[in-house]
Amino acid sequence: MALPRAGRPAELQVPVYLLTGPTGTGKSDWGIRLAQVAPVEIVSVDSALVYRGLDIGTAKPARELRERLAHHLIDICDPAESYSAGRFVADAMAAIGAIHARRRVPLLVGGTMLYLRALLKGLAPLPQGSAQLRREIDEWAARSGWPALHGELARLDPESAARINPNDSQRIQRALEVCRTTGRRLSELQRETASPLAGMPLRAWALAPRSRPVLHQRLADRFHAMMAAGFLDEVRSLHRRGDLTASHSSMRAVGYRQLWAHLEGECSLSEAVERGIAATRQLAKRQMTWMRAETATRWLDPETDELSWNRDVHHELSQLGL
RNA sequence: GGAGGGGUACCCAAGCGGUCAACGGGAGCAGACUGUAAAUCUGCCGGCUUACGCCUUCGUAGGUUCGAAUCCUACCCCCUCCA
Repeated sequence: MALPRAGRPAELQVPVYLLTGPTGTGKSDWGIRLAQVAPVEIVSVDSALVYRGLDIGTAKPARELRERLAHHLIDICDPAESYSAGRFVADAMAAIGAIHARRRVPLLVGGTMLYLRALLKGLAPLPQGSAQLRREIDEWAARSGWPALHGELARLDPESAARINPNDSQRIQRALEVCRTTGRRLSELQRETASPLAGMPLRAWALAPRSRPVLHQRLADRFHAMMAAGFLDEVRSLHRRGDLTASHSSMRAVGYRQLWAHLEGECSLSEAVERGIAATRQLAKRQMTWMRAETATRWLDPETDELSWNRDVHHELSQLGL
């Protein structure tokens, strides 16, 4: 029996589980509690948990817990690096493959919705970002303004330009970057998108807070708890490294960005905290916008549904003989 | 007690006779999202309305004026200084 044929059918039977939801609804805790009693391994889907040293402000699960329960994609890069959706897809597929090989079930847990979509729906064969090219484009934009670069994009890739707002600096930059480095249009490349997860059975759940005001209160409480736990010191030590700046992706994360601004003398501490809390609310809101568009996901109530969810998962796992 | 400064929509804040439901910004709500995504961007944002439009707003009460958030009077509150 040839190797590829031996592994393949078994892998196809083992599903991929997904638990998502806005920040602060407890998805990590659900995942951890499940992993303690079921043959699942957690694959983090989170653009901030990947960074080492961003612990308190990201509500990162404790190290000893992670080591015991086999978490994946946490603390995998330095805050000076910039992680990406592309790296995530590659890393997540590697983790899923390894977990399946152990006859266990990967449980994707997290709320970075672009990463999730990239994994489920696929990513076009696009080049990775180039820091140098981005710097050049930024300088160009500083001189001429983003609408002018949008005009340039309209010449190179009219279809993308039509979809991108003239003020959307980041997307204009990316589209131009892709044209420059590949000589092809972003819009054209995007048609070559294929799902890396194709063929694997996926079961998706989302934790949906039942009340917005309650969620907002929880987010504020959690931020204050982070402050009490030494969040500012954590950011201060990142600040003191000297090689990080406000434009590193790691330092643009919610909370870090605002405390960084305070350390730079741009605002008072209490102002930074208020802004950080607002940014957290806005993040949760955007995450919910993604969730609403996702039809194949079953919604759960974070307050009441954990037990029945656990029952369902256990039932399925036992049917699969796991 | 006296001298100044100020009270504008959820918050900050501009306006200082008509072009004002009232510049900006924040918050909020809704949306977009293909390698920066905890990012970036868009729309709405006094009430009613799909819209045209109508109604009620600029501390309170009066007044001047064809017309006031804008001018006058009184009163209430806040801040600074003198006492």
